[in-house]
Amino acid sequence: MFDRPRASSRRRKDARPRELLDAALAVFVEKGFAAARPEEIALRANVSKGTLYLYFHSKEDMLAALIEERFSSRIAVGTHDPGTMAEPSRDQIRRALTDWRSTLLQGEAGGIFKLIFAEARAFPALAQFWLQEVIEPLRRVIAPIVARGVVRGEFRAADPDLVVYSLILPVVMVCLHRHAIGPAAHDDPLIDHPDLFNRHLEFVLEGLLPPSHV
Amino acid sequence: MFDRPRASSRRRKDARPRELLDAALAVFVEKGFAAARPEEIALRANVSKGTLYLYFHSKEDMLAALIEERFSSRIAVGTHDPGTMAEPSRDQIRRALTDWRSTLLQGEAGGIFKLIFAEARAFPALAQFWLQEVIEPLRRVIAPIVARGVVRGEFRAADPDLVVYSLILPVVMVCLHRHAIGPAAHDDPLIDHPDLFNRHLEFVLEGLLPPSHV
Amino acid sequence: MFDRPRASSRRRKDARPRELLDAALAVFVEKGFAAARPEEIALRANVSKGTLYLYFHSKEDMLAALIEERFSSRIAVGTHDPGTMAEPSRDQIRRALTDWRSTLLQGEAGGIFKLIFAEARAFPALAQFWLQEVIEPLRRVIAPIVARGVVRGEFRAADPDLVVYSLILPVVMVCLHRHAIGPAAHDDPLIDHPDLFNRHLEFVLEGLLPPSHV
Amino acid sequence: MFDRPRASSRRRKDARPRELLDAALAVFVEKGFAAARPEEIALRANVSKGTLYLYFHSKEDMLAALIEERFSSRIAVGTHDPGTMAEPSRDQIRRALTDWRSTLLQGEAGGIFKLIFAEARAFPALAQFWLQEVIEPLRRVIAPIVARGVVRGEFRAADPDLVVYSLILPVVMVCLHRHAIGPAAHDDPLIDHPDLFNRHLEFVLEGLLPPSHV
DNA sequence: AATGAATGAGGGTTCATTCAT
DNA sequence: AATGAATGAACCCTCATTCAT
Repeated sequence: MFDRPRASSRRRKDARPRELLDAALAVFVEKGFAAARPEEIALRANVSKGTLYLYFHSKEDMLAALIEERFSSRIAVGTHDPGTMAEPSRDQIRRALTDWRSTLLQGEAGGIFKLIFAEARAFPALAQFWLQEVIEPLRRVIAPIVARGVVRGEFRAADPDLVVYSLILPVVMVCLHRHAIGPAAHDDPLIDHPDLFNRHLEFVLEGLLPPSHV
Repeated sequence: MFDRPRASSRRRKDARPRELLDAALAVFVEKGFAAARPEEIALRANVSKGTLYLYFHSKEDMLAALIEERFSSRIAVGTHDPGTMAEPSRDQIRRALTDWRSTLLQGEAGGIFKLIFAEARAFPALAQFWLQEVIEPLRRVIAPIVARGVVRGEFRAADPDLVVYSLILPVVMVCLHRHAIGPAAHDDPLIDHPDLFNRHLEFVLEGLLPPSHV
Repeated sequence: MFDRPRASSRRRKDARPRELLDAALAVFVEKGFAAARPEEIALRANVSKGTLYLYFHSKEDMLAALIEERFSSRIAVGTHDPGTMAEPSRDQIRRALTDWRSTLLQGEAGGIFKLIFAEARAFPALAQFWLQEVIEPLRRVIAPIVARGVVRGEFRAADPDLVVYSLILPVVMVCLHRHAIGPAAHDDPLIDHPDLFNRHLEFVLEGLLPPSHV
Repeated sequence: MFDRPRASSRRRKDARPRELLDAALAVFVEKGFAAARPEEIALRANVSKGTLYLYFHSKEDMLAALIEERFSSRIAVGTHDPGTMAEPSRDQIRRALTDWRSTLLQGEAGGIFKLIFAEARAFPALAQFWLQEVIEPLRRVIAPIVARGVVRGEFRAADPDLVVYSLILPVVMVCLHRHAIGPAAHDDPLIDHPDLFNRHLEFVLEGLLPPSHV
């Protein structure tokens, strides 16, 4: 029902949906898909329950629309500007990840991550989105820089994919924490940690220095 | 042999709560709490719907029982044996984390992690459990080893807490992937990556070496 | 004619609680509270199961609403018009009780009485209603007339409260019979007895005459 | 199911049922038939839930057994000893009703009355029992005495049936009150009234005196 | 386009009854 | 005879969805 490729007939109109989808995302993130009540989504969008169904066929359809239309811009790494060849590899990595972080912080990335992990089993489209639109682009952007850094002697020998994961997975976890653990706990060390992102980035980059560097 | 009379029904009775909670955990992890239907839990435990309510007050009570009685043993890091003082700090870290990994792989840790992140907002007890029984024990075990390693000159200067997070968060992510993304996607690079755990561990440990080491 | 737009649905909306409570009362009286199924109440009100819960929180809430909003007007004795002082006391009693009988016969008094006695232990509000809104008002209206009749020499000496009970309790019983025994038995002598009310009233009033009357 | 005349096969054994039926009656009276749970009946009889079903086929069967075997002895008026012809009619009435009152007070008459009125519509056997075993015997005993008293000039002219009702219905109401209203209200004027029975009896008997008596 | 009253399938839970011991 | 764990139909109620206005 969800994965069938009948994309164009899914949505009904085009004027209102933005506020509706924003409201839907907020409620999905907060309550989870199953516990999210259309009435609450409507309330947050300041429309009536019935209006939702003028724009979407079902609650599930709202999630599908979110995935198709709203997620990518909020959590994908941007197309990478490789910079000049002369630029140190670590600066390129810094730049790519800092850009990504900006995207994450601007939007509701943490919430989307939380939603993805919570609902991926029920809605495989979420799992596919995660792998194809988040993980894979990051790997495609960062792994080559790492590989080139190793070749150039800027980094010690290391599996580029592994480095990508060591770089991004803690970032993802922090996003998850912010939306899953933070609102429920009084003090979440991962959120409270000041500037965890940059310090983690620097820690990994420093660990990549070749052993012989002065 | 003694109490053969009633033995089997007794054994049944005593074992029931465990069987039911195992089934409940499996369904909660797979469907999420809100979408988990008691009937399916019962089905998995090979009992009827009504039997659940002989042992638990409600679906929510099953989750509470899981948190209180079953989670800790499955995902907490063990009490750490500090080993001899002479032992290199990196070996101590290896041992602690390898123990933890064993616990994770034996049990349903990944599922529990997924459940925690999916339901923490609805059930703050899950968030507290996560911080107090997972994050905090790991920090208490590993951070001191890192700190001592720095003092001893085995490691370069680094914030011990940060190192802990860089070590464990990717592991947690892999667990999450295994239960959230893996079952829904055809190939999850994080799961398919052979021995990701060890290679990540070695990558971080190597990155901790002091710059001057030969 | 003005607000014809939405008029019918409005009227529907406003009339709904009354219709639902009427249906609820009928089913509660017929089946008892515990055996009354919301679905049957809905059926009698020509609405669906779910509609009940747009207007009432729960089945119990329907009973509470009945007690608070609908009972008094149907079974309480009216405020008594004392008439002229010159009017014989027995005429005053006749008038008060005849008024009460009208109220009883108009409404579903018998059913309400039956419900009260059947459910008073489970819902003490019913017992309180009975004493405060039925018994006590009747006593307050009739006992003073009896007392004055005794003083005036119209009646022989008698405990006014006792006279009240001797007057009204058989009437209550007849109401109970009409809703509890009558529908289940082929011939209930208390219902079949023609004009039992008036004849009982006259019997008691005649018994109140002072012994010396000619 | 209930009214079919297959009496003999209904009950299963004969040793235990007395305690079970006593417990069943108590719970039926307190909670009503529908809300009465077999488990609570079993608890009061100090047996297990399953034991009930060794003696009765169903909860309904317990009620049927109560009606058939236990009710009559507890609430029916005894066979009337007419006494000597010389005895005044009012003394005969006094004796008959005082006997009845003893029966009522000894047993759980009020509870049985309450049960009858609450459940008569669902179980017509209760209505039939009420008319045939309670109302009719009372009428058969008392009405002839009244009629003879009128003939003899001991009483003024009155419809004997009407006198019977005026005599017994308030008594029935008091019994109902004691089990329906009393336990739920703090002060029930009908229960608190001292010796209401006798005073009502005397009030009616006095009202029966012929007008000319000195 | 927008509403919100209405719907009814399906949710979690209870409870009269059964049955292995 | 007695138990009480187990059953599953049926309960009360919710909520995603529809539709008359």
